[in-house]
Amino acid sequence: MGEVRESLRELIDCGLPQALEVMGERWSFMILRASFNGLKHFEEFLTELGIARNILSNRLAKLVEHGILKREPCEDDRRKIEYRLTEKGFDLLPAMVALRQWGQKYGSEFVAEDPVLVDERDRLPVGPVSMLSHDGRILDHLGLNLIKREDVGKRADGTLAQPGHTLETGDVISIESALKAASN
Amino acid sequence: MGEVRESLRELIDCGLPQALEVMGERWSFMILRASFNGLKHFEEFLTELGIARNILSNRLAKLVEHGILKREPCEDDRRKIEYRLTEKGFDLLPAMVALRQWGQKYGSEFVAEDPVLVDERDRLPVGPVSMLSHDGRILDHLGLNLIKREDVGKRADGTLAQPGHTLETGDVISIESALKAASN
DNA sequence: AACGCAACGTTTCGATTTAAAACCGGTTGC
DNA sequence: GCAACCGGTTTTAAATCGAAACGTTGCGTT
Repeated sequence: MGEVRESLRELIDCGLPQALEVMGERWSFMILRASFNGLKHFEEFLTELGIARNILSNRLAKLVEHGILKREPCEDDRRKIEYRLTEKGFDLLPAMVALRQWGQKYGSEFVAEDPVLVDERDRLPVGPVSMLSHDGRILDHLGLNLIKREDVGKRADGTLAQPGHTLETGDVISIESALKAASN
Repeated sequence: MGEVRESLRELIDCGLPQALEVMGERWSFMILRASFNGLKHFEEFLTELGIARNILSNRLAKLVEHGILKREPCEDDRRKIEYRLTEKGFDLLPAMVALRQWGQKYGSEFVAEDPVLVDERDRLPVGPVSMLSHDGRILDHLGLNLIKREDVGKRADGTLAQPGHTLETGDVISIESALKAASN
């Protein structure tokens, strides 16, 4: 049972509480989505989301405070203020899209979503947000494991695995595409 | 007014609100994480998470109600009840891991996380949760676009893109791995 | 059977958060 | 100048959260 207690404390020491501090609050994800959808102004969020005025004000301030949105006065109309996603905000996209896909998969209603999130290049819908191994296999929960830090890389057969190429944006990740790319 | 209602409906008609209905509440993600970490019993969650008794009771009931956890009496001690993740619950993993990675990336403190989430096969840490194109490229927000449903597949040059192989768990997604697999 | 205790959950009540509506102060267009 | 607009604050009521006490059922011991 000692090890259980050990792992208990570790539960708190991960990025999740950090993330939830901002994004765990009601409306945060909806504002993020609206923002990604191109909404920029206070009144737009207000009417589109159906959120209370004071809450919206509070959330926007908090999102700006955490560097997820940036707040800048509008050039052409100085009454207006623009709220735009920062890089840090864009980095929340995988989480948001994953949540959305989950909701869509299990949602009670079939919603033919529109607008659709597509790959810029061929304008085809994006695939499911995925967890990848270091060498690029798609993992599900059966392919995952939670181990002590010191045991990282120690395989069952005793051999030591070596980390490979670090995946980056634009990497090709399907056999077909890889072969095509290689034959060029 | 008609157009406002139009776009309002569009914002709401996606999986996000569905997902947020359960997972948007405080503690839901923390419970999910604890659950994935192997915790099963009421008192375990209670002491590990530091959540109030009534709230925990309420959340567990709600998670069960939504089919994310299943509630079954313990065999060897009928006072106890086991809360375990369902398939639907496991499907939330990409979202949870994505959130966690984001929190870790931008969190104020460097937390050498332990336990570590690794690939079952080689016990090396998983890569970043990623958005993939239909043919397996890793996309970031610059490679994404939000378009009308009717414009799906219509590229700028007028040619029509065809959907390719649908990605599945276990698919190889890096050039190196793909070539190695193909040469075997 | 009787006792104490463990596991899970509910109730109660005060504190915090959320929401609806009114109000406020710059800015713009006329 | 002045009405309308935009972003934001205040006020007040409702919903939610949290700590602690209380209930219920099952276990283990005597």
